[in-house]
Amino acid sequence: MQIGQLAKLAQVTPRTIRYYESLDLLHPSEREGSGFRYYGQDALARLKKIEYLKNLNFSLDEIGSVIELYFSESSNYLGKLKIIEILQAHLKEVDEKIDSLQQFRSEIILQIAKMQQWVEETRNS
Amino acid sequence: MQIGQLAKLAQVTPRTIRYYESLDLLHPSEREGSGFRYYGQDALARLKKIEYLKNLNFSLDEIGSVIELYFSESSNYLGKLKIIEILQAHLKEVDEKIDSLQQFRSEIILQIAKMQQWVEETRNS
DNA sequence: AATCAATCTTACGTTAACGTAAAGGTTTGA
DNA sequence: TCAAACCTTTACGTTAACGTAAGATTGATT
Repeated sequence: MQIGQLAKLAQVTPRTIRYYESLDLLHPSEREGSGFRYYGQDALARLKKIEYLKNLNFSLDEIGSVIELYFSESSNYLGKLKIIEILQAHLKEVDEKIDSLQQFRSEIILQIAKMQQWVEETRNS
Repeated sequence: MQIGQLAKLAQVTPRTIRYYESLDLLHPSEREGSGFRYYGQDALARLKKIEYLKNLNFSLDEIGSVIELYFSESSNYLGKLKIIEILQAHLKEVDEKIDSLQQFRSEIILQIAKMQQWVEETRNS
């Protein structure tokens, strides 16, 4: 399929796809005479994975450093170990983010409770 | 205290403080003849709250819409009800963020497991 | 009085992640 | 064959959240 089709399926613009290509996140499977970019289903999967990671506040740069982990079929022993390392680092980051968000959540609930009590007290005045 | 002192205490630059002021997030308690900005302890608390919210991926714009809730001492009955509304909306946002992060966390763990198994299998070849 | 550090405003620069317009090539269907 | 629809590259524009430099004031110290 061409770039427009892929863009539609992935809910992004062609510009975005070309931009990702410039960052080495994604490449067309074929590109001959005409200069048109042609993609397969794998490209769609990659694009979706990218958007998914973006949604989790990963920068395109960070995504670039891990996207291969999800799609490279094989690598050597040491490569795999390194991938595990990176993934564990990411796990730690995510855990910390979850923690602080949960703490923030408690704060919000506390604030709401305070406000509600205040409203109760004020109600009859 | 002056802007430099406040900046040091809050671990930001004076430029950042002035920028926040331009966004109405924070104002000096005093500012007469000289043109110098003078702040009290409340400013430090506000700044820290701002940095805290930033850490949770809130934009300065979003922060502007909630910061008052934490520092405005009183308001009328309807005002309080509105504040509660806003806080509940925020709670929802935060909950959703936590959810997606937890989902992502599971995926990472899954990936790590996959990789480790792969390593196991490859180890003796 | 002189000097030096801190502050002031103004304004251009920077990074990320694209948007958008211009000017032109390609493919496809009538 | 020729026009519509899609594609190409090039390049300037945009938002957020400041950084940074310039030139002028102000406050504090000697």
